[in-house]
Amino acid sequence: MAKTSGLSNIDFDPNYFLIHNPPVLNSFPEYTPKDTNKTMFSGTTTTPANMSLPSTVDRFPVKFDCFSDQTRPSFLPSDDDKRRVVGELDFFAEKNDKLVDVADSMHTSDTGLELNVNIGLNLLTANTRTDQSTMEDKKANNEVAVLRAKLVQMNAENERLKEMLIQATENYNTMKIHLCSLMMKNGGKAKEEDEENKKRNGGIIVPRQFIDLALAVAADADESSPSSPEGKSQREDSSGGDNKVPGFDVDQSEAAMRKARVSVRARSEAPMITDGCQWRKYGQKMAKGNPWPRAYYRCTMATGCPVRKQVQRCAEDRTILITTYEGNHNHPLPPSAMSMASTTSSAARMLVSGSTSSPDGLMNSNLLTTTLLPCSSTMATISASTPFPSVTLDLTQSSFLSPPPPYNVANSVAVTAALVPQVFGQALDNQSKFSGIQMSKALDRLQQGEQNSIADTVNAATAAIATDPSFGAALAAAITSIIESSQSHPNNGHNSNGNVTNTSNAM
DNA sequence: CGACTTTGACCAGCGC
DNA sequence: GCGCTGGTCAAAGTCG
Repeated sequence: MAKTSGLSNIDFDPNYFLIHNPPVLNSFPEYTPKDTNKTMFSGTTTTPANMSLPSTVDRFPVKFDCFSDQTRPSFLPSDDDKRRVVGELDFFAEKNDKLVDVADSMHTSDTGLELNVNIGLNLLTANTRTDQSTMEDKKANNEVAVLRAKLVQMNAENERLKEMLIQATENYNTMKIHLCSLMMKNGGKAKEEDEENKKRNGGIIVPRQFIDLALAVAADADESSPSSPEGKSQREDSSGGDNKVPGFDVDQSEAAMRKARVSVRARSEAPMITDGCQWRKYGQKMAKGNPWPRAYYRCTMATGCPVRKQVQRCAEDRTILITTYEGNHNHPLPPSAMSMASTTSSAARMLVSGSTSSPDGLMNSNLLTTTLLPCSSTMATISASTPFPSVTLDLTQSSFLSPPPPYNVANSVAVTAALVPQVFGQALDNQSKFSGIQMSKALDRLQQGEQNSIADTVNAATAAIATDPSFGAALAAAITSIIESSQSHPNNGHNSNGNVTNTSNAM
């Protein structure tokens, strides 16, 4: 994770603003002249403590308090005041205790801000029209000043958030470049270095599904060297098993593709997600460390189709269905099955080749996007397992807060929340028909990590895409563009430490 | 009756 | 060598 010097935790951690409510985004729309006092007060108190605000803003809470005094006898105990203020301040963030304290101290302070307090008292005790109009003028002036200050503050904060977003994007690009270099380094090795590669892969603690293909490719390059238990199916495929497609001549990369694994995490109560393909269950086992059985399916849409999938519920959260696709279909797919069933080749090919310049690159990008559609409930994660580091597109709130175990690994790069706005932003540029406001709101809620709204958010996004297929294509193009640009600009971003784990973990 | 599911058996790799 | 584990097979059962 690249460092940003001189900034607070919020600045340091790009995820912070995704997990905690960005004050600007939240507070600004709330403002209406009617509840000027309350909103402004809230806006002020949600400002990060490290931000230097204009003096007008600093005084503002006291001003608010003065208006409160209009409706509240001054002899009321201060504790009562505190309770009221806290209650109102609690409207936004949970981590503004310090700010609340500051506000309270300002409220009860008798120094520094006393002038404004006295003004408020004068307002209470003023009887003449002249005094009232004067105070109203002052009040209006103060409001204008405060509004301006808030505008400046919000602009500054938006700039800051923009920089954070750019920073996160750069970090992602850096990681991507780093991984690409590793891919080229590893992929360009000749057979004699295969053993070394296997050793290197074996030394990295990665989930089995990520290890699998790496070892599968190694085994493809050198079939005489057994790799892992998971390499067994690969051996079957390449050694003329019953799944081998006659005449299916493949090179090494395509052999890797054939063994590519795409893991899809979906929140679903159904025993299996609907992906449009026909599957026949051929086995079920109890996997170690998971109370839920793992079911094995093979594609029956064509004889000899090598595609298989495993379906298992997440051990930690039984509502999450983990479906792992393996292999490449050897038959045309119905439109309803195109998305999910072909994700194996689309997502994996992109990673295996290190770019999307595969022959079906465009289709792949579309598939990658439309893969979101079949599981309209709350599609969570799509990850492609390749011989090399994987890419994860994660739209779950839980993933924003704490990445699911399979992806919190050294060799994965996550296209996470920080990138999602960029992706959608590009897509919006490409496809202006889509409602930017709608997506913006959805993203806002996503970033706030609202437990209850996450499903609605994803549903809204999914519905929006579903109702506008061209946006799906645009989104796919955006994702492709981002990934490609990150690869075509090796100098984009600073390879400070090249620590993949950090970024991955942070995301 | 065909397609599909269930389930115990089998096989192979791996670690001890 | 043995036990564990993941993956697959195939016979039996089920369903439409």
